[in-house]
This record gives sequence, structure tokens and C-alpha cells, in this order.
Amino acid sequence: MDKIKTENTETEILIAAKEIFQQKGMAGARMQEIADKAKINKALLHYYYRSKQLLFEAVFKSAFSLLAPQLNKVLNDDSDLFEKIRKFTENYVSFVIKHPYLPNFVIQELNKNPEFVQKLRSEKNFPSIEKFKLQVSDAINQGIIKPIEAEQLFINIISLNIFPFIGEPLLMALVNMDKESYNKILENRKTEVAEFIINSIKI
Amino acid sequence: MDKIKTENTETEILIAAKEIFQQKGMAGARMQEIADKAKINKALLHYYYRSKQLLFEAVFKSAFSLLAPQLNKVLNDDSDLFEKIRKFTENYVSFVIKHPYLPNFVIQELNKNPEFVQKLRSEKNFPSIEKFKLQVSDAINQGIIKPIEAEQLFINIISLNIFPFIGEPLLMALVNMDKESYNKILENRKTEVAEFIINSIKI
DNA sequence: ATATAGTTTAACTATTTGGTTAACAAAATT
DNA sequence: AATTTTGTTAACCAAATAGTTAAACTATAT
Repeated sequence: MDKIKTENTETEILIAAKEIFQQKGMAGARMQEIADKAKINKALLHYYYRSKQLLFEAVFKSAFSLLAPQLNKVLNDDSDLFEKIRKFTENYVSFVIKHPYLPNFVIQELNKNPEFVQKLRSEKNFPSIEKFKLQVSDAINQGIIKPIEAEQLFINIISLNIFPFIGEPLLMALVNMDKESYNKILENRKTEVAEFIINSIKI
Repeated sequence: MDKIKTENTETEILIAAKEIFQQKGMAGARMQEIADKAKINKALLHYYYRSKQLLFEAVFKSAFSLLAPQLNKVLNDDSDLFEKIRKFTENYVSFVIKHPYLPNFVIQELNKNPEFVQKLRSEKNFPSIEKFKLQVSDAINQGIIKPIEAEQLFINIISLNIFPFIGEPLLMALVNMDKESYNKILENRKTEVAEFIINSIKI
């Protein structure tokens, strides 16, 4: 079957490219290495994706389309503010275990190529903070939480959840732990981080 | 004067290499570009630093030796716990303005090369968390702060301070702000972050 | 069976890139 | 002043790398 075969190869390439690009970045990745990992001839990469740049963009968009729903769990979910902070924090660890290099990859490539943001912004499902802002100001008005800018709270939530993974090699060294102990720390954060945040803002 | 001329060239190379490596990473940097920026012949790079790898290591160590004292402001400073959280948070923003690419560079290259940590650990001035751990358990025993693992608190402090810079392109897009507004947010964090942390842990 | 359209590969090309060499220039040493 | 040492450059080299081509192969439709 033509269709299936094509889709398989195309998907195999994307899977292989994801792994290589996410571990080594655009500059560090080699087309040959991607071809090897996908077990195909290098020319096929170009047959399906034309160039390294286009293959990279396919990988990048695919990566972001996995990350966006995670972020939307904080920004565009109907549940109660405290509840969603708890849920997001718990979920995020599992998400990163499934896609260890993904958040770092997205952030890193955005740093090297900030104009890339434009391409993402225009796409559907790009997270919007508006709903979250309303929810925060509601909670403040109702006297549930102390006054805080929604943006600051959002940045805090994201920072506390994402950075421990991105900074893992550095943090592991600083707290003087091996991988195993550090993983326990991360595991504890599933609940610790949410309580840390809620403690800070609740009245 | 031989000595002065040599030191100038060597320093010029290091300055140029810092800029290029920190913006483009090890894989993305080009020796020719470094030479151009330092306004010298490419062969001189090899004359002074032998190889790209060694030049990179010189830059990396130099970068880390700037970052380490910052981290030590949290870990090995004599002042009161709340006081040092406030001071660190305020200082850190100024530090990053002076060295915008530095923290991201260090973290990024550690991620691509985790065994690099060993090289740093053995060096003098590598921050140690021991003193901070004592300080935290003292504060807990004295009923000043709620029980919390020192490692978790440390990770929180670092995350809240470093991530908003590393994730800047992503966060800017998510909170839907331009550079100017986002800078104001960062400026506010000089005090906001410390209060956020202290609010969470104080009794 | 055979033409057709899509898929895959081996071999090749052009360019980039880290690194070297040999000659030259400038200081330092004698 | 002559010689040695150090600093600098232009030209070069070999390996790596993204991308191309043309031919072979495969499956399907006619």
C-alpha cells in the first residue's frame, strides 16, 4: 500500500529527526545521523522535507503543538485556580518524563531564533493568557488570594515547573545529588510546588 | 611591548569567543566568525588556544566563574535568610543585564554535555549548599519558616530568578507583551519574587 | 504483461569548516 | 649588531556536510 508506506517513512523520519534535533539542536544535528536513526538513505530526507531547515521546522512545530496543551492547562482550563495549579504541577512532571528534551528544545531554539515566535503565534491553539487574567482578578476581588499580577503569577508557575528540568545538570551539581536522589526531589515537587505557590498567594 | 601585546590579543580572542559561543553555542559557533570579531587571522586562534574545543572550554570556565559568585550569594552568605533572598533577587536582574546570554549558555552547554559538570565541581569556588541547609533548618527550628527541604527552597529561588530570562522569548509570547512591557515585568520581579518566596515560607 | 507513478538508493558535488604550514614581522636576548 | 624567540598572516588541506542526480526498484492501475 502506497499511502501507508509513505506515511510510515515520513513518520519514521520525523521521529528520528525529533530525537536528534531535540538532543543536539539545529546547529548540532546532522542529516546523516537522522537518516541513520530512521534507517533510510540521506537522500530520502530531502525527498520528503527538502532541506534541513524545513525538516527542523516540522520538528519544531510538532514539538510546540505538544507543549501548548500543557500550558493551556494553566491558562484555559475551567477548573478552580488552586485546583488547576495543583493539576498542572502534577501533570507536568509526567509530561516531561515522556518528552525529556522537549521543553528545553523549544526554549533553546526560540532563544537562538526569537523571530520564530511569530510563526507559532499565528498558529491555532497558541495559548492565550486572557482567561487566566480574569480568573486571577476574580480571585483577588473575592478575597481568595492576595493581589498579584496575573502575568507574574503565571511566570512563577511556569518557572517553578519547567526550570528544574532545564537546569537539571546544574541543579544536580549544586544540591550535590546523584540522578536518583534528584529524581526523588522532582517527584516530590509534583505536590510541593503547588503548595508552595498556593501558600504564597492565598489569604 | 611583547607582554602587553600578547595579553591584548589573547583577551580580545576570549572576549570575541565569549560573544559568539554564548549566542550560538559550541555547535553553532564558527572559528572564522570569532576571528573576524577579534579582528585577527583565524590561525591566531589556534596559536593561542589550539582547538575550538579548548577555546570553548576557556570561555565556559570563565562564564561559570562569573555565575558561581552569584549563586554563592544565596548559598554562602552570612546574612539572614529573608534578607539574602531579597538581596539575591535584586542583584540577579542586574547581573543578567550585564551578561544577558551567560546563564542560558552555561545551562545549555551543560545539558548537551552533562559530563562537563565534573570539570566544574573539582574547581575552587564551586558553590556548596551545606551552609544554606543549616540556615534553613535553623529557621525551621526557630519557628521562623514552615518546614521545607533546603534543596526544594533553593531550587525554587533559582527557578524563579533564572527562568524568566531563559524563557524570555516564550514567556513574552505567552503573556502577549513586547520587549518593553516584559522588561517592566522583570524589573518588578526584583522585589516581587523575594516577597513571593518569603510569603510562602514564613509563619 | 506492461506502463506509470511513487519510493529508495549509490554515487556525486559544492561548500563549509577546523586545523596546518611556511613565510614573514616584531621583539627580546645575546 | 646578530641571533633567537614570539606573534601574525596568507595560502592551503582534509574532513565533514547539506544537498543533487540519475538510475533502480516497487507497487498498483490499465
